[in-house]
Amino acid sequence: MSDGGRSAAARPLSPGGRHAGGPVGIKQVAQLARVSPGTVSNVLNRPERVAPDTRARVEQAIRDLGFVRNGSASTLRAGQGRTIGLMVLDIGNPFFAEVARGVEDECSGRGYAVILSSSAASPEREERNMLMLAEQRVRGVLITPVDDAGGRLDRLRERGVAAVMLDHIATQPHQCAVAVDDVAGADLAVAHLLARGAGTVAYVTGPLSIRQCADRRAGARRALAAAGRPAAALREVVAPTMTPRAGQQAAERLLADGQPPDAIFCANDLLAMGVLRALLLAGVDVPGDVALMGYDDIEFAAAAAVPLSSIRQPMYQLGRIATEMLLDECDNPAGHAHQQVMFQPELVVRESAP
Amino acid sequence: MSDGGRSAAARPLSPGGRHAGGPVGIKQVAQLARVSPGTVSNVLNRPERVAPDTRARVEQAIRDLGFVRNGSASTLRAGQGRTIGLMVLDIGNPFFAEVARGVEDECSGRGYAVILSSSAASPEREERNMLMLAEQRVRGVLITPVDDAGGRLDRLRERGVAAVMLDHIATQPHQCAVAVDDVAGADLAVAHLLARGAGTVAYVTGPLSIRQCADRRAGARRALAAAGRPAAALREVVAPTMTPRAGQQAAERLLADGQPPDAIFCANDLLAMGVLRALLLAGVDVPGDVALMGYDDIEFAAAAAVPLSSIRQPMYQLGRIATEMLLDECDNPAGHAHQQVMFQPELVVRESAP
DNA sequence: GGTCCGGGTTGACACGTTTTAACCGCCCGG
DNA sequence: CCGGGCGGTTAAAACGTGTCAACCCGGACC
Repeated sequence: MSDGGRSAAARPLSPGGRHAGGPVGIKQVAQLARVSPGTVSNVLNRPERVAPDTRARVEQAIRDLGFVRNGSASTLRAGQGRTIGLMVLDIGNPFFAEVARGVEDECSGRGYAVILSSSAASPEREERNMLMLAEQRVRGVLITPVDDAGGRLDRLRERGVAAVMLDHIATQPHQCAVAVDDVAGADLAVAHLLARGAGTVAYVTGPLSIRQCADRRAGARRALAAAGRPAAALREVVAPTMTPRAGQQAAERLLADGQPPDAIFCANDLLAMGVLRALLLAGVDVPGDVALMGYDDIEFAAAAAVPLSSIRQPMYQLGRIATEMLLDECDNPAGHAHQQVMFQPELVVRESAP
Repeated sequence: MSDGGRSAAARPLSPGGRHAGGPVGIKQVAQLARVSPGTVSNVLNRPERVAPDTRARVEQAIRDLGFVRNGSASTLRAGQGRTIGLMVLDIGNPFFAEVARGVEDECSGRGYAVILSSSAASPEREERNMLMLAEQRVRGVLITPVDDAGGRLDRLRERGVAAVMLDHIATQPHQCAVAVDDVAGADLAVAHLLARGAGTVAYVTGPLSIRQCADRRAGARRALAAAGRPAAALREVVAPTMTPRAGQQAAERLLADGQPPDAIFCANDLLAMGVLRALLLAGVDVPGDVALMGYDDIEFAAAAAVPLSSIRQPMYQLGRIATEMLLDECDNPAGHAHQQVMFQPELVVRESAP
């Protein structure tokens, strides 16, 4: 650590364009271009309505002054701006990071800005951050809700804020949602484990208040039922968070607690990586003694100590399509047909459960 | 995929609070609370200056009407809002995802919003997104610049936007920066490889226009020099992007190109995981035939097929501290001493280079 | 020659908030 | 009884842009 200079006091932060003439607004531009402010606004928003030479003059003035339009003023006047909110459960999770990448890419192309917000799976924090998004008068919100968010989203919509649920199923028909069929995915995973002869299966999951965890449990049970096993045959271990660390601890508890299962299905790859670590440390052979499956197929699943079998979700596409739907609704609220897009997940077989 | 209802046309998005009385602004609240708009503003911004009972009345009205302050109007009036910009190279990279988590946590606590922006290591896109941030009148910017950004940041500062460079060294004394010593880190890594007897070392890197890649090369050379080897002894393979896929291809080229080196040092863990994959597929034993080191120590490095030795960086802390510095400057521009914080990285030894 | 037309431009107002100076009633000291 | 603070409140003036009705002017038509 080293201290640098301290020129701040000497040269206080002060607004001013290249020509040091105070903040440059639309009217400074107008003055320089010998034009009225209204015309400058037209150049910015409806260039086709202004004569080519006038436009050129204005554009030159804009460049000369280094003018940048004031987004707050636009938003205030127009009632809505070019900003959307993205609320995820945990940006540190590669699943959401990849979704965010899709969102950002799509927005960047359309001139929208993304306000990132993480609920950290806490309803209070979700609430607080939603308030912040509302204050920012975002045009729309992409949200992976912590719990069922039907009511909250309706309130948003009443305020003129479009919303698309991300990786979450719509509970009402007038909502947009983009999701992947988690029940089917988990069914796929557990069916695969059973097909390769697993007698007992354990489910390592995050809090069941998280829809993804609950749905994947349902899928796991469905697969068991289809194989003629009772739902109770699924041993469950609930980890407090969906991180490798929590997964490792969950697996340690599982191992301490009697006979290990033939197979373990994890609610996501992060948990699975922790579980894998615990198994290997305990000298358990994977997949020899215990087969293991994750969920999400994050990039690192393939590179794990024992490459993880997993359920692939189109993460980047999820982000892009959700954004597309949201912006479509924003640009054309009347003619927008709400729709629920449901992707089908895909089984990816690797060594952890070949 | 399935289509849902289409109630949008029937019930167009229309603003309106719970009482359906048009958009609720400060004056609706004022009216209901039998108070002037100015007083409502005071309740919001300087609660201590307003009498307790008046305040209670106003707060009740705010709740009744479901009023949310209009951030655009605040920002317009105040000239600056409670929003900062975060520009990273790639949000899909766990390094930046973790940094972003730190930034978001710190901001969330202080009531700031984060606008996420990714330059995808492209100067044009960085430029475009910076313009967008400028339009949003962000209070400050956290940026990992694509190339040297000294000039651009100065222009920002002239406009009253504070800036802190993230994972980048300040080139001028009146800039804030938070970084980790990449030269020292790479030195550590390569010195470790040499100490365990590597004769030949290769460096798999991303584009050298990225400072991190260039600095880590410098560190690698420094370690070689310290061991009495010429800089030319470092075989270099440049991957076009810093992803596992690119790393894998780079390693394939390296293997195809004559005798494999005794050790490979990668500019980050993502590349290293790709390299590891290529090595294992080619039947190369790690670390027996080739030792391997990554950089960043992302969470997944420890879980890799052969757990990766790496250089640990305090990613989350990087984000938090940079944000802290930025917000300090925002809240108190005059008394702010610019500083460059440089963290020292840490060698983490695992099986890939024990 | 007058009228009408329409593209181009203008000027003024509205958006919701913050802020400042003024104002009001009140108590206290003179 | 009066003048002056003082805490609390108010009215009005900004902030920078978007919008819209009005306006101007050259040309076409009658």
